[in-house]
Amino acid sequence: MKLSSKGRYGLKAMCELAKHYGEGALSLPYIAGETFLSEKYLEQLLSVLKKDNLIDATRGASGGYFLKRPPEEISVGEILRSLENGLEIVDCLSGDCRNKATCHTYGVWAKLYGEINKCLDGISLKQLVEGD
Amino acid sequence: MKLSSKGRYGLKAMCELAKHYGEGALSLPYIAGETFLSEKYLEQLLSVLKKDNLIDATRGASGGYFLKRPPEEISVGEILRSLENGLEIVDCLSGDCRNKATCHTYGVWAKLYGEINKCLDGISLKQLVEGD
DNA sequence: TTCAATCCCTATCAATTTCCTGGGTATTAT
DNA sequence: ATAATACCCAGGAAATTGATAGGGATTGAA
Repeated sequence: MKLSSKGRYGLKAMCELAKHYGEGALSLPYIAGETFLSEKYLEQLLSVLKKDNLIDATRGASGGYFLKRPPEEISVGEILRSLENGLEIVDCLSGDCRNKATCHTYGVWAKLYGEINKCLDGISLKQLVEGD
Repeated sequence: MKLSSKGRYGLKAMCELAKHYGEGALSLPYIAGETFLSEKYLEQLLSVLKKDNLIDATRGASGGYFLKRPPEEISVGEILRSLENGLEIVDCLSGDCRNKATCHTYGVWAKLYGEINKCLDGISLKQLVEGD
């Protein structure tokens, strides 16, 4: 049960954006440089985050990416759910599991899913970059 | 971030063993029938659980598998750590991450790892099969 | 108005991991 | 002896992931 590198790298990129919140947009090449990622790969991560309304971008010369909300209002949970396409630990949590009632293990997954989200939703981007 | 089917299926098999705890050994074909798994695949899962001392087996005719400890003394956490080869959500938790100190995200993974284990260690096999 | 910088879209490929199957061996109760 | 059982190891199909590539659309600024 591993987090994908999409999640790990994407969160780093979000930290970078948080560090410079309020200073205008950061270009893709700049963020790539700071995070040691290829521009092309990073681009894909940012496009997911944008689709989920966590960041926004301006095109054209001197454009770039920026957080859509202040760092204290964005939780790590939101970011990872976006990048990982949900944090459901097993499929029956997302789809409709037809035998929730009789399944011995369903309750475990549901409880764990709750704990994971609670934990991650309790950490804001701001906390992260301030090392608090 | 998904649990592998090793974890899901293996836990089901453990539930089956728990249901019949104290009644002697259950054969591989029997457990496979109850869990709807192929014997060969299930065999591999059970061998992992055995290596990690959660179950034991007797060979020869009328042999089979059985829990090494009573169901109330075996936690779901132990079982999943065995089957999943640890529940470390990112690699830097298991190996030695050389820049723990400066990494913004390390703290997130450490905290989450703790919560996951705490949650799963708090559920016993007995609770599971008794639907409690 | 042109041009360069930038974001945007989509296809593809290589590597890894996961899931599962199969064949053969060792052990033991009956 | 024989049949039922666990044990071991090898390999391969399928899915996922990580990463690269090329070209298109938009826009600020010279």
